[in-house]
Amino acid sequence: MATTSVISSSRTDSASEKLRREILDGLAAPGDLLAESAVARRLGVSRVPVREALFDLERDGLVEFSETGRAYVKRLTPADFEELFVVRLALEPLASRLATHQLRSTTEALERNIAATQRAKTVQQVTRLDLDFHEIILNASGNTRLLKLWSSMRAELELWLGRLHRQHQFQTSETQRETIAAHTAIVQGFHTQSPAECERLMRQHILGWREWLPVLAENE
Amino acid sequence: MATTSVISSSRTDSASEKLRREILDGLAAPGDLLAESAVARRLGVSRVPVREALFDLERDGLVEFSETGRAYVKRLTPADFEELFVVRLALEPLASRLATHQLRSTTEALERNIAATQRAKTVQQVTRLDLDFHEIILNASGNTRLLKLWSSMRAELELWLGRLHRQHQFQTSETQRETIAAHTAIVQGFHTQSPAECERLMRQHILGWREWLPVLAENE
DNA sequence: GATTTCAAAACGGTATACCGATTTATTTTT
DNA sequence: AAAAATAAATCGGTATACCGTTTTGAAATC
Repeated sequence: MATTSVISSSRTDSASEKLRREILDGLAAPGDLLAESAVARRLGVSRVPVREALFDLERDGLVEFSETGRAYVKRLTPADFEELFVVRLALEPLASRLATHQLRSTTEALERNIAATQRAKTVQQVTRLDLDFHEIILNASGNTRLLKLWSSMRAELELWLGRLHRQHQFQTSETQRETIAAHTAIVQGFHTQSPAECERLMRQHILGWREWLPVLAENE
Repeated sequence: MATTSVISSSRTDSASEKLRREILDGLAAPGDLLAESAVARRLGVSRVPVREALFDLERDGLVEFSETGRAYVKRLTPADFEELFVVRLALEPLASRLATHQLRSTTEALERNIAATQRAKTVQQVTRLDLDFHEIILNASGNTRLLKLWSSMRAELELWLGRLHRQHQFQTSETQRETIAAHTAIVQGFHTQSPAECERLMRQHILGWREWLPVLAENE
């Protein structure tokens, strides 16, 4: 799920992916100007695909445009985090409940994800698998629009978590252990086959996610 | 709110608006090919802004792309309607509850909207004002992402309602009366100043919206 | 007459070029 | 030295052109 990135055929997609990586890996700092010409030169393509890639990244919340049409690496504030939290709390427990219609295949996919998380070596890998876990559930909800809305936030979530980890040097093992514990609880909820229980567990999980907020406020 | 469309300076925006109108007004039938060159000729601009406009419209759910990159006017199925219903049910009652933080200005805006709806002459105007009503609340929620997610569905909702009205020749006065009645109830909920009550009323309103589904299934 | 083959037309992806607007650097003025 | 005016560089918006691919329609084959 989502982890295996297909080799992009179009230059727009490859430009989009490269920029996405640079932003998510923190190589491009928040507020940095992403001028079409400069990026095009650097990536060895013309401005057209870069332009389209920047629009894509704006849609994903990794880039913001000024009034004069210039693209910058997205700046994030604790208020943004709070907003994402509220929206996740609205969408994910719902998706969790809906996903119980596809119990078998979903729990299997989730268990594979947890196993992969146990094998993860870096914080980045844990983060990606964490988001994959949630995406599996959104996908299993069967509601393509619910999935699309969530997907439109995914990159931004990854951006948050990435910046967080860079600032605080969390130990991989600890992040890993907490993630696995929380996700395992959710999968066990799926085994009970109760939609209401699945929904409740996901709500609890998201509520826990919010507790990062104070950590963010520190570094503001 | 949203009704007053600013004169677009860029050709991308003006192309986007013209195409949007054509699709929403039913001049372009579902499944129609929107070839870049043809559209560009017709609108008197080059392919570049048309291309970008098509991407915008895809984001808004009015256009879909084939695997080979061709753009078509979006086709809709009852399943799409059902999905939108589920998502609205997740977002709008929540927004309604959050909007109670800005009670005064919100209720005023909503009342102005209802007054405008009473003055509306066509079904199209009623539809637009109906969606504006909801957008006012999403906006008043103060959560920009919640608003953004809802906005990404707005065009598609308008598309649905437009196709519905064209197929069934609803009487404007009846649609108008029902809309005003439902919205007035919600505004009165806002006057009670109870977040829970606002949330409940909006949930009821959205649940009522779903009852169009059988009507759609007929014409499938 | 139906099916396959093939050539012409149309299409989308992208490089390049042009232009007015914005930004930045330099010079002039106070 | 600070501020204002101006010149140079850069930028984004968009038209045009080129190319490989897809689609379409006609010709050939069965």
